[in-house]
Amino acid sequence: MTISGTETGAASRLAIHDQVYASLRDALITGRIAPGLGVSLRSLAAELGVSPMPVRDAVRRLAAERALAINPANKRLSVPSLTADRLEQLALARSLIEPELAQRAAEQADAVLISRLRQLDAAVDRALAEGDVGRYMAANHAFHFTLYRHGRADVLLTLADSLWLQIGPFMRVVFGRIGTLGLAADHHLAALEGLQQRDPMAVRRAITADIAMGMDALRAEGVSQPTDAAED
Amino acid sequence: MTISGTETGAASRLAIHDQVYASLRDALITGRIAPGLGVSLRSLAAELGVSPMPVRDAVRRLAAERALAINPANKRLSVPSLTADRLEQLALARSLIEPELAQRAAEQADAVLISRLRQLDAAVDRALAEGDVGRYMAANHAFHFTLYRHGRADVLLTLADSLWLQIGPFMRVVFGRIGTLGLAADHHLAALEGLQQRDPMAVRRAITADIAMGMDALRAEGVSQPTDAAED
DNA sequence: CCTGCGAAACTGTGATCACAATTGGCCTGT
DNA sequence: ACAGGCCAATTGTGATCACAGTTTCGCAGG
Repeated sequence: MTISGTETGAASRLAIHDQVYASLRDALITGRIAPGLGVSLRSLAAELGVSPMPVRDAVRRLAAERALAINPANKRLSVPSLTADRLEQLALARSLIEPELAQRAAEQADAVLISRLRQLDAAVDRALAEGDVGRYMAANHAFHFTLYRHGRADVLLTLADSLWLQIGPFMRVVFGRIGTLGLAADHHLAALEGLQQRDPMAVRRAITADIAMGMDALRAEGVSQPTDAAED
Repeated sequence: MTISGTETGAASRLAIHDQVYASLRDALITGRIAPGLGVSLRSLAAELGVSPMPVRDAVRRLAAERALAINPANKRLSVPSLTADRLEQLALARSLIEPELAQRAAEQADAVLISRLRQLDAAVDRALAEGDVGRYMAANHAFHFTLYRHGRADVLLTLADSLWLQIGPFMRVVFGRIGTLGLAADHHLAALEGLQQRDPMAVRRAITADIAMGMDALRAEGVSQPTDAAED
């Protein structure tokens, strides 16, 4: 919780606002922050033990990535609420961007990548078996983006990043009551198989299926109207 | 580059940092800012006649949208340089996102939209005939996004927004020496025709072709060079 | 004339303060 | 007891200052 103090010494070259960003980002991706919840700069700053300024920077950055919403009238900020329409758009965008990243990554996959992905997939399975939501989210994210990063496609990667940031709160909702998500592991295994066989298109298909399945699960839950107070 | 100095405060309830953002954004989209060029908070602030603080907010926002780059070592910021790889990715991403937006817009098009688009297309042609780069960029952007906005797909629209912000500097380069871009008008007309005929797929194809053509033109110019700290 | 080197200017970052707008709660009037 | 209005607390915004790196430029020494 407490971020290291003013250590301008040797290694910690990370700016405070980046640490705050990383902290909030992680909370969003793993779904720890409830949708529709209002947050304030000063309260976050107090909670993190820093001044409001770096929090302000981090929040603006997240708002630009649509991971946080700013009420145009109030100027007050909150976690975007969940609507079926938003979900459909995120699902579509993911299915357009991420398979491409997966394919590119597969085209230049190496043994190291495959090994790391196997470990991450194992972590996913473990979290799934233990029913640990946060761990599952984090591991699943790590699996996908370790793969995507290998595609060396910075522009596309940034888009995928933003999409996951927006979809995080959704995932938490669906995971709340589903065990059948274990099927996701199958797609991960299919992707790993495709990587091993040097078959980029197979990897692309696996990721496409993985996304489609996750999104179907979300749709099935009917995330249309949860605890909601405002619209965008 | 100058923001409206007259802030008599009648209806302008827009925050300063939003004005700065809009100003920089417009400069980027129309390609008025040279790629690779370094900018600083204080210089921008002095130029716009505001304190560095709102500039800092605007710049962070643009950096989050990848419209500005921040040197990880220096922390100094600059306009992203142009590489062939980046162009290819932007072209691909555009071809994935924008046709979808165009199709959605076409599915709920009305006479008002078509009328506005005709006016904007006329403005494009006029700017093209006059050889006015900035006007062409602005009008072309207005045409596309007036159409896209009508698709009522906020998530996808945001992605397209970011992509145009990144591709702006490219456009300026290519327009610098091309008159053959006049062909773009044909695709605009094809899109308008599709809207009139209530044929969303035709609109999608027209936009796809428009993007492909613009990108081909850019490719043909060979923007490969990472470009040194260029001058305008 | 060229090469080091040190001071000054410039960079982003973060804290603190001031301010206007909004919100929430308490108090008063009916 | 309930409604309406006033006051205090909280909000985001922006300015100003302090600070630590970095860059740049001029000046001295070769």
